[in-house]
Amino acid sequence: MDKTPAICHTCWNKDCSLLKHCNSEWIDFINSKKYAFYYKKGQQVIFERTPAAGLYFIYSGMIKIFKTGLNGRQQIVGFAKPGDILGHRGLGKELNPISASAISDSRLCYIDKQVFEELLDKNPTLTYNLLLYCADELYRSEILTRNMAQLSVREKVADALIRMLDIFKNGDEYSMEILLSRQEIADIAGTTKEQVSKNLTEFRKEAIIDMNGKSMRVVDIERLHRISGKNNE
Amino acid sequence: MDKTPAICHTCWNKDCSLLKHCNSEWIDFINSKKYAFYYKKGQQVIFERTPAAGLYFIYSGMIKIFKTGLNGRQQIVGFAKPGDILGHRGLGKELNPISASAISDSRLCYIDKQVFEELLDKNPTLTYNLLLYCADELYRSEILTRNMAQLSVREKVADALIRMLDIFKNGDEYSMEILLSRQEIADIAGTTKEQVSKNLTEFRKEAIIDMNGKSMRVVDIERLHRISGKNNE
DNA sequence: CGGGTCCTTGAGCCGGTTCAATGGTAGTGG
DNA sequence: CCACTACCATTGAACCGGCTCAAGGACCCG
Repeated sequence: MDKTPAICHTCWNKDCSLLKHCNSEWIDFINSKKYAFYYKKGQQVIFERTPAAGLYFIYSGMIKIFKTGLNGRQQIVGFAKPGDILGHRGLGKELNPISASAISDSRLCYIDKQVFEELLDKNPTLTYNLLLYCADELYRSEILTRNMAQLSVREKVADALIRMLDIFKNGDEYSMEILLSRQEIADIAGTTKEQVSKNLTEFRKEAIIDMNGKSMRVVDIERLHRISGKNNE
Repeated sequence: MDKTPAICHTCWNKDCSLLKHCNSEWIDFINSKKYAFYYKKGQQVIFERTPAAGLYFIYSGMIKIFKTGLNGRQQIVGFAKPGDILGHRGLGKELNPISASAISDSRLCYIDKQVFEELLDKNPTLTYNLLLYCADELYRSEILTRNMAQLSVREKVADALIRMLDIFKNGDEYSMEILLSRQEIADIAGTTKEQVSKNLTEFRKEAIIDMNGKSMRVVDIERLHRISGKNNE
């Protein structure tokens, strides 16, 4: 599906957070102003502290959003999947506050910040919905802050699995293809790769999850929720 | 100043995040629809998981914003001071995602959610600026998430002091009246009250801060920044 | 003056990080 | 097709930071 020509009117993605709130006239405008970008797995899309130039809308693929800390350690603060927006954190700012990298081959639609601001100016519904989108991300982020501050490692790993399931699940609600290394899972959970390893084998021994190779199935989601302290709300 | 009648047109607070973006006509409308609420120090303003009924605009005083975790432990995720907005996290949601309490006697202007949504609908500039406000809070929150996940206790206490200075400073840039207990500072830093105590006396011995009673002066802000790893951006 | 609450400080314990060694797996080139 | 290499995952051992618990002190309020 990555090969489809990028014509907004015929875009297969009805969840696009941009088009969803635009009428036919604006979709024409967007179509004439947008660019299609392709990123390979592992390629970085947004670089912290570089000029915030525009916004991205995920057409296909998976993006991880992270902040860099001391000695280059990363903290993954969220993901973006098809339909999601990237780069809106840079609105009203000179520089990008966060980084983002592709975790699978991805195709993104790009719009210059200036053009997007024109869209916002002319299209209050879009602005309002972006506000709701942002408020919801703030909500998730503040939960994450609390979890990082208060949970034990076992609890944080359980919480990370629940978050990952939400993003990576394929077909069956409780199965996923893990596209991340142990280190990256550690960067979600806020711990070390060794602790992730240890806790995952623990979970497997307790029949909470089931793994082979890169694929994982959550056997006992209720248990996982109980371990993470139901702290995902 | 808490005794001033609450007439929006003559409001002393030119930083009010609501009025700032409204013309005279809308200010009339707001004035006719708003309520003035008074809260005593310690009184809770917003309760997590109760219906999100409206928005508050801080007229005077100081509010702490926090999420509740396991066994009632709190994580303070931010503050609101005069001019700031409270309750916008509930936009697009049924229930309040966070709690908020007054940390000093406060006066708040309140507007029903429904009325506020009407304002947003009719006033795109307001919506746009609230979006920027929200994006900035998201930015701060994601930094906080990383800091909770990665910093040592000493670093987190230094970071908490810098945050507190931003809110509590009075007159001289580096002095503040601490309105919080050690437990509350711990709830900002993401540690225990004992650790806060220990690290504060350490900082005092190292001549980084100076304390007597409830007032604190940061002597060596540069050092404090270095300790926190300049991790506030 | 007495009681309560908060702050400080020390001691001991536990969880989590760090370090290191081993095992697995995938990719590359002969 | 196999062997070599390099990277990643797993597991164990040891160390250390931070939490818990407890006692003593300071301050405030009735």
